[in-house]
Amino acid sequence: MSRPPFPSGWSSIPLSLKNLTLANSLPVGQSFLWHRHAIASSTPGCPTEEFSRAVDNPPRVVCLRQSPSHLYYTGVYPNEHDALADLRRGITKDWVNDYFQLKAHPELEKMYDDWRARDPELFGKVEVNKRAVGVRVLRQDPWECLIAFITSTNNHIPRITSLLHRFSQSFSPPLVTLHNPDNDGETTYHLFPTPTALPTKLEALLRSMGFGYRASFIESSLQTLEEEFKEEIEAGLLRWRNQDVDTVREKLVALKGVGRKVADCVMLMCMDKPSLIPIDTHVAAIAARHPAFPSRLRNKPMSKQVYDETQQFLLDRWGPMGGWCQAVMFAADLPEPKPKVKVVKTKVNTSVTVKRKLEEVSPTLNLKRTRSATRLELKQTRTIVTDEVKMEE
DNA sequence: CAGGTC
DNA sequence: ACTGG
Repeated sequence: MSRPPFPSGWSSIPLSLKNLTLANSLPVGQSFLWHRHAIASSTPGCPTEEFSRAVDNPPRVVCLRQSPSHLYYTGVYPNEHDALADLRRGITKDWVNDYFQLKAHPELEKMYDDWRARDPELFGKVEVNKRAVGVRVLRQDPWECLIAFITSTNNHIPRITSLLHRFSQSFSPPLVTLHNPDNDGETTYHLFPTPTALPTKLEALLRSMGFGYRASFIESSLQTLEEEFKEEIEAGLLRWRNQDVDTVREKLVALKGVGRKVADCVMLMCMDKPSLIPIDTHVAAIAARHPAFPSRLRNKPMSKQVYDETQQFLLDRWGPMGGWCQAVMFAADLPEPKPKVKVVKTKVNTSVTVKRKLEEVSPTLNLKRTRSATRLELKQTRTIVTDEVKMEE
């Protein structure tokens, strides 16, 4: 089957990059299941890349593109009937407005003005980064978001991404297969699995899939949610949007694998709690850069006390939309995504020299020194790049 | 060592 | 304590 099976047709919304930049909002550690492809035959002034993912109610693939003046969207359906219904009722249009919170928070630039005035020290300095432009907090599905952030603990973003894709492919049937817009192969899309689609003996399966100790957290949390909501977990979690922060936090933290940080992430990103500032190692480091950051909190290991005080410090700086400001700061501080180039390395023996020098400085090498020496050696070989070759498109 | 948690 | 980008 080739693209497009049953597209609802491309539509557009006038929208500036300052109000939303897809590339700065979708792949920055809040949502993990978007596919990203370059567009093969793009002309100047037109979109250069496409983001796409499976979305439910009704099941389809939502594709997004962006130019400096417009956001383009379409739903691609496995059957014609639903595609026509989308066109008639504007289903994907409504979904885009809800997901990016364009109606609830239409003026992102006004928020930036506010944060700049409140916190010239931190925000004012970070916002000049082009990766800080148009960062929006997404309004995500609570069930998916919960599983995603239980999975996130002690994991890199690329690894969280691959685990969640594996999760979707394993427990949700293929929805539709589309040719990639870069003309490089095709992608089979899967909805995020519903709780009822998950098998018994989930923990063992998740462990074999690479979830590690988070496997038991997910199985336990699922069981707890089944006891509370029976077959209606997703609808039950959606209802938490209407309750206050302290009530919801209590319920979230009661789940295995959900502590303060994960609970704050879930509430910020899918429960309409825009003031919440999740404190991870990254945000803690950002806070520590502020001249007014209390010295007694500097270089302290994370604890409930340090968490609360750091969060309060940032809330005082960033105000009632503090969680959104945090999203900007976090996105701008992320390492640049790896460019798709094949790096041809020539290994030169300078690494040996470096290692020997270290040994000379400290003849009694303990384990830690050996490890740092290895890392230094790796860095040294990586800097010697003789050629870069663009990957075949 | 990673958007921490048990 | 799991595990690999």
